[in-house]
Amino acid sequence: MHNTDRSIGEAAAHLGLPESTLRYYEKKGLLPHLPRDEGGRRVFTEFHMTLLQVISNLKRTHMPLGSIRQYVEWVVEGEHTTPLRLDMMLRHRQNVLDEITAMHEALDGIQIKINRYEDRVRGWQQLSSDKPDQAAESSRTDSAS
Amino acid sequence: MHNTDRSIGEAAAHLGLPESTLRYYEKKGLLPHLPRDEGGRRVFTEFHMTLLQVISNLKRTHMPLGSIRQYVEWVVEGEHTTPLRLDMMLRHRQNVLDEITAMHEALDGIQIKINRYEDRVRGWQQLSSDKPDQAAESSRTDSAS
DNA sequence: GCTTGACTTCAACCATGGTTGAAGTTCTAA
DNA sequence: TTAGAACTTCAACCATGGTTGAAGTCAAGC
Repeated sequence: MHNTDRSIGEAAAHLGLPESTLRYYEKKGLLPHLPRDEGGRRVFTEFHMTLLQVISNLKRTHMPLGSIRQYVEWVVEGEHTTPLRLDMMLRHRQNVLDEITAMHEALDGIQIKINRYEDRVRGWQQLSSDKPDQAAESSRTDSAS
Repeated sequence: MHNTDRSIGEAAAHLGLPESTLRYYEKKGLLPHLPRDEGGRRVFTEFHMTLLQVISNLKRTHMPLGSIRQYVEWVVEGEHTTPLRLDMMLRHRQNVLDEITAMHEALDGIQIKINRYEDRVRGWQQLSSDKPDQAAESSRTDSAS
């Protein structure tokens, strides 16, 4: 019983996650060997809190729970799985970098729409200051959006 | 019947999506007023192909189909919805930028693991070239991963 | 001793984003 | 004219990632 141990409520509050999610993670194998106290309550050790930080990083980069579980199993198996973990992380990093690139490309397309809409709204403002009190049909520049 | 019109099969091939997904998108309201030919088959006009490009950009940046549908409805409603669309796109852009930032932060954590694993593997290689044919218990440096 | 709050289990339910299968229709080319 | 490809509809199914609710246990404070 380390002083750093946490109840599920404390762990949840610390991580900003609902307790139900932490139970779900345990059920899914993301929290191996999670101890219980005399009353059968989950005890979140420092190890598990650190692990949850790692899980958070993997989740924020869209790794599916199944892969995270595989990773955790390798951690439990010991250091001889280091090459497997390294390979997994290298691949994952590349996937994430590719995904970020794709998002930037998509953002470029979105930015074009933003520019078009801003121009259009500016055009209206211009019009209404030229000829106050006139609801005008605007310049026809719509394509597919 | 423009020469640029496409059958669902052609559209799917062009976009790299299964036909079933295009039917699903129509059902979900992402492809408004999609015409049919005499035989009742879907006709993908240039407008719809362009719209699908926009949809692709929004999807790649994780906008849910429900929001995309709202956007498409505004497009159909006409130019007076421009401020709504502009607002939606500005918010969305910010969300995406935040998400990318979060992913970069998570990647930093992942990079630390990669470095640790690479060091460990290098350590082993060092060891095995110093003392060939010796399976060694490595330096104890495991924390939570 | 009794309520309150925090915990437990387990199964059922939910939203999202499709995918699949069955059964029927229509166009195309030999 | 007939086989096959390509299309249609619709409902059912699937994986993912949780969320919720019912029913029960347990320790602490009044």
